[in-house]
Amino acid sequence: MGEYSDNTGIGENEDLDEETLFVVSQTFKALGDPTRIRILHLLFQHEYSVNQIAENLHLRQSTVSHQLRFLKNLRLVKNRREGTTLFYSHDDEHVINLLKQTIDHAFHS
Amino acid sequence: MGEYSDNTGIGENEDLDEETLFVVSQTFKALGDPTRIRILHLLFQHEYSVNQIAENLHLRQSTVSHQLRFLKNLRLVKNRREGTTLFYSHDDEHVINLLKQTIDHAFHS
DNA sequence: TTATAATATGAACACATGCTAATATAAGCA
DNA sequence: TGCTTATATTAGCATGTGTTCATATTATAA
Repeated sequence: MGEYSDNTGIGENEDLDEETLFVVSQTFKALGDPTRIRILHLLFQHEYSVNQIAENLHLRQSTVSHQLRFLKNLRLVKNRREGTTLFYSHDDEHVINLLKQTIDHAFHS
Repeated sequence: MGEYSDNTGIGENEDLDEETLFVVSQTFKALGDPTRIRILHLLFQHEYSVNQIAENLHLRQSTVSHQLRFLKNLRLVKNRREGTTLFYSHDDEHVINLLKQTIDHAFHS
């Protein structure tokens, strides 16, 4: 078999450098926790405040805040301040699409 | 903005039932480890034996075997026996595509 | 059967992860 | 200023995860 014989044009045989490997694993790790999935899934629709997320998903404020910091560090969500309230929304279309695809795939199987 | 106004047709507002949540998080968890990513990435090309994988990626035979069992439990890889040798290959196009997409995205950014 | 090669398994360990309670910070208002 | 609301942070704990060494299993061949 010849090298580089694939047809999709999507990163087939490129060697995985350390940085890419790190980014990719971090990305999937972010999506590998049920709580974070539920938060991101909620944010599919529109922005929510921290407390709104906590109420909606029956989680502690502290838990939500921690996970939002995690997601924000990876630039998967952003926020907007209004007085003392912070509204969070998603901030990475690619990752949101990964999640949508996978939910869809799991749901219809 | 009206409800259900999205254009992708991909699972927007469906409620996340426990089972879907579990499957999705398991799937991403599988892709959330550098070693498993490297193994799956190697298997993009073609099948490899356990020892071949270990040599290629500079991992212990035991480590590779453990991770392959993990991936096999999730039906992300399959194997084929030839004498005492087991050849592993990927077995989930959807997940492989997720990985390809994400590597591609991370690599060209 | 015995020996050998390839792979799988089990136990132990270090480390990472996620949640919680308590507290701190920040912004708005009386 | 002091009070309230909303969010962030810190430390601690329990659980999960990935690797390793040692050993077991499986299949083949002499």
